[in-house]
Amino acid sequence: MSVRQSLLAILDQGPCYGYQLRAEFERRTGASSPLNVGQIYNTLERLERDGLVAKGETDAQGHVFYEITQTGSREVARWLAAPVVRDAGTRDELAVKIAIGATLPGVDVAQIVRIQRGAARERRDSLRRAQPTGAPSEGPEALARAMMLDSTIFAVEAELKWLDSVDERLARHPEHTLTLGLATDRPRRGRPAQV
Amino acid sequence: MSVRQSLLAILDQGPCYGYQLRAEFERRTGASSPLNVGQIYNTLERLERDGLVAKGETDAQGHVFYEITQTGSREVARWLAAPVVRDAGTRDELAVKIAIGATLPGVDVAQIVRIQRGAARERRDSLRRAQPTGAPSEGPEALARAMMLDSTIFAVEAELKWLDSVDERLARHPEHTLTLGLATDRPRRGRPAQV
DNA sequence: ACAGCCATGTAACTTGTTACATGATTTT
DNA sequence: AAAATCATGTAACAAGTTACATGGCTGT
Repeated sequence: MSVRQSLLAILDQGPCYGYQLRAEFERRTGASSPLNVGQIYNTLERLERDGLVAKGETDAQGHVFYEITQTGSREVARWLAAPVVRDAGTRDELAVKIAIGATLPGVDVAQIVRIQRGAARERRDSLRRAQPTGAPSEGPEALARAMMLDSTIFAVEAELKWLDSVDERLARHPEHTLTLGLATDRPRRGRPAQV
Repeated sequence: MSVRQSLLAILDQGPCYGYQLRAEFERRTGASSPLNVGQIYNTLERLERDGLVAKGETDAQGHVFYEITQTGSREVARWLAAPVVRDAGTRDELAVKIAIGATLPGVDVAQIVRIQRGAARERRDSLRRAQPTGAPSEGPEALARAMMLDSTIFAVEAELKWLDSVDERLARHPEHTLTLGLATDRPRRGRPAQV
């Protein structure tokens, strides 16, 4: 719901055509990873299907402009006013992986943690080193890029802190594996699957 | 790629049937949000389609067991050996939202940040308060749950830190809005979309 | 002429997710 | 008898993502 809403918010500023939207999205978010143009057109189709944008005029150069609808504008306002919730739905891939790995007999969780920590440290250092090359170092674009970079760096640092805490927990709690079982209180049916 | 790989890793321990897989996944990850059973069967179908598991025997009680294949086992080993990469692809929804919001004229970014901070603080506090009710407070299950909880808490704390840093950056850099433009060096085609 | 970017679009596919249908068994 | 849980499955959809086809225009 990130690209979709972002494009809609940009369209709330005025009609745009596909390629333009990609450029706007990228300069406003620091262009971390280039957005595949195809996705723009897909998203526009879906936004149109949902009544949030409408296909507008085509100019002399053949640019197909899309404009936001009233419903779309309301949706943008709603998006901006409501906090991003990361409640139930969001399962963190790393956390799930470590949790699962920790419960599997024969799996060296500590090793998994070490590997992840190594990768995270490298990533953190390379992010810290990240000096904008070619891109402007001042102005709104630079601000956006800096904020996006900070976000990633803080996330990696949190990941590293968490990995340390996992090590501590594992040290304090050496028996953490689980064998297959029905995991219900009273296995009425089935057999206790092979152990 | 979290549920899919997790189920595969569990199946690497021995054959399981659908309902059992859900129970295993939940007790191993602390059952933050209950996993819809339908997803298990979907995932099993897809894993079978991809040659990673095979439909095995059906026991007297009618339980349909799935077993992992050699390819599947190799995939599990690969998954556990490789770090989770959060490189290019992963766009953080909050960061994108704030970055976009900051560049939109007429949008009060500071207000967005305030709202998000409030929600994040509430969430952090409620997570800290989270005492496992009913669930065991010892053993592997408790460990898994604690690790998953830590992960979420660290993530929220990082979010709060980032929100503070955003405020600082905005204070130091009051002009951060961008109007629509082609954003290309030389707009050969099209007009400078309405400003 | 040719490489490369601008530009639009289509088709396919991935994972996650929910809603629903169906029936057996078990508890109340 | 009714409600709840166990159990399997199907159908549909969301959002992201990629690959590809097609052309126009531009710079070398």
